[in-house]
Amino acid sequence: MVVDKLRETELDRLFQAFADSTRRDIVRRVTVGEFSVSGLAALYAMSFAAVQKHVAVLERASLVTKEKRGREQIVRGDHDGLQKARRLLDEYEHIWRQRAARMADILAEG
Amino acid sequence: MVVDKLRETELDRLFQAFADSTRRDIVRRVTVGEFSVSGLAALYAMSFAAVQKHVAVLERASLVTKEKRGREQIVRGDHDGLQKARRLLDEYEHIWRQRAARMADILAEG
DNA sequence: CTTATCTACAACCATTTGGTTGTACAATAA
DNA sequence: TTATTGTACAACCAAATGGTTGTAGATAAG
Repeated sequence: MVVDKLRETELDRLFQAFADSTRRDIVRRVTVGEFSVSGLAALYAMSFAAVQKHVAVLERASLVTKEKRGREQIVRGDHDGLQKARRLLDEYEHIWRQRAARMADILAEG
Repeated sequence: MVVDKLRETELDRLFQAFADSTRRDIVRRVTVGEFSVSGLAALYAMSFAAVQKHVAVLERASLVTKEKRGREQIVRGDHDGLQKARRLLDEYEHIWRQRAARMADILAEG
């Protein structure tokens, strides 16, 4: 089978990135507006370094990008990761609907 | 704020459950057909107990259900978890589109 | 120049995760 | 009845995760 190992680890990272409420909140915020890493850090009851790590996780998952501006690092939402995650769940939804259709057919035949 | 702690841990579990390729594969399989836990275990290069744990993770995330049939435990796909995950990502997509629309407005004004 | 701010990164720690083996028990098959 | 099969669960282990503090380097402000 081999199932495309690269894409699999990409998806691992994506969903892992979503699996934390602080990171989900960061994604929402940086999609709406502009935040530096320290600007984000000010929002949560944890250290700067902890937030920095969360941002790094999101970056590896293509859910945010960072861009240096002066001494600050501006974090912005990246549509790429979100799209990929949605695509996978849509795939699952499709499989589900096919199954539902098959079951309807069986009932109609019966 | 308080952001509904219950729903947040629910989402933590959901995305954590998706963050493993074996578990994603199990979800696909049990959505299409019927599998016992040992039937699933036969598919992967890991112990029965490991697969059993994966199924437990999926069950806690409302992505599968188990039903006892004789001495077997039948695993089936559960649409509930999938729907919730999709709903969250759709929310994010919506936020993204609003942002895009805002940016278009600004360009139109300017 | 000196000080304050923003970031990066290492080292450390506790807990969780993803795997293992082993034991026990219920249900089926011989 | 006895053996086999399917499951559950505990105990254990290595690695990853989510947090901390501390140090150091750029950049901006006084």
